[in-house]
Amino acid sequence: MTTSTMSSIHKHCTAQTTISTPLGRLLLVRTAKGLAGAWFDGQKHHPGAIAAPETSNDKLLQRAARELEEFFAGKRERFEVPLDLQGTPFQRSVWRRLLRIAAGTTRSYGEIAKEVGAPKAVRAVGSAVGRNPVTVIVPCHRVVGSDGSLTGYAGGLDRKRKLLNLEAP
Amino acid sequence: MTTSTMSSIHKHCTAQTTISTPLGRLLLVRTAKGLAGAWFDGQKHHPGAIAAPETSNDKLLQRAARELEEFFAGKRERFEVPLDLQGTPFQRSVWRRLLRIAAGTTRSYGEIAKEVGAPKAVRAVGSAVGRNPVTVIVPCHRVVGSDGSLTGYAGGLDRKRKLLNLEAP
DNA sequence: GCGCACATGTCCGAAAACGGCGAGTCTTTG
DNA sequence: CAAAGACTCGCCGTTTTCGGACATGTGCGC
Repeated sequence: MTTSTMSSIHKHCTAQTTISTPLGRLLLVRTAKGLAGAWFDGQKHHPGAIAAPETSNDKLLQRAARELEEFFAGKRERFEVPLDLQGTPFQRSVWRRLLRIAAGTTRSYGEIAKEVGAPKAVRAVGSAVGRNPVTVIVPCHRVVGSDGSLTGYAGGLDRKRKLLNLEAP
Repeated sequence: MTTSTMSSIHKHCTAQTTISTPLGRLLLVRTAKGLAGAWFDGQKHHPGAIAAPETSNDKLLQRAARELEEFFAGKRERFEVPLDLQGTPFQRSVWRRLLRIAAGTTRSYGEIAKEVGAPKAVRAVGSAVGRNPVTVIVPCHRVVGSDGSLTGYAGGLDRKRKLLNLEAP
């Protein structure tokens, strides 16, 4: 478990806080530029301990928390808090594409692959989606298998199911 | 969602029309070679929507319609419109055999099985008969159980009864 | 650099399920 | 006693389902 993927998040983050949601506790981390991380407790690729001051007074983190609260209450479909997604160019192009999937709809890994201009990089897309640093807000849960099956989710398939259920039209 | 068995009918058909008969509306479909399909509304294995122009001017379809009209009026026992039966070799051998059953007579599934050289393929014959693509004209309704019982009919046993009644000597 | 692990998708073959049956028992009735 | 059901089981082509083997691009750790 000590893989310590070292996503470079550790370096630039300036503040962190933990909120609670219907799906469990969620760690929020920010950099100078925006929200950089959101992980459920025990979720895959969780960065572990972050060397940044914990605070409940950070404006941007407060905003993220509020939007998430509204989202889980069913009163919000799009997030507006500024993001600072850190990753390889390929990953960022995938994550950007995820942001354009409307709530209540889904895409397959293959479709995302086509949309980022690498039609055959399906598994790579899967990897990238799995490394999504800002769960829920970057809606990686809206990506499913080409046959509609829920193939995986860093936070556990149960959370994925519930998220999709929450957004179901 | 619509597993669409794709009977390959969809590919080659060139025209379609719907006529009305004493037994309900009948969809007629043709290919370049001949009449390829005839299904009652809501009948089992109905191909659903066909991607071919609807027309009431097609010579071959008109001829089929006329012969059917004569048949239902009791003025015709044999059909002469050219057929284009699409199916597996086994199915086609069964359907060809059906064409030789004279109106007013019946055969059992077992007899057909013998006649096509597969004496033990009784249930397979049943399946093939049930998939008959050109109902009425290919007289699958003249096949009954070995004890004379009307075992089944894609268009409903009621239609089968009426057809046999109409042909009764 | 190199190799390996993946939140995939597609294809292909094997295996099982599914019928518009029929013949052979076994019961149940008139 | 027949004779008519109820049931079981073997039969076979077709359809559907299932599982394993590919191809394949990226990231990460070494």
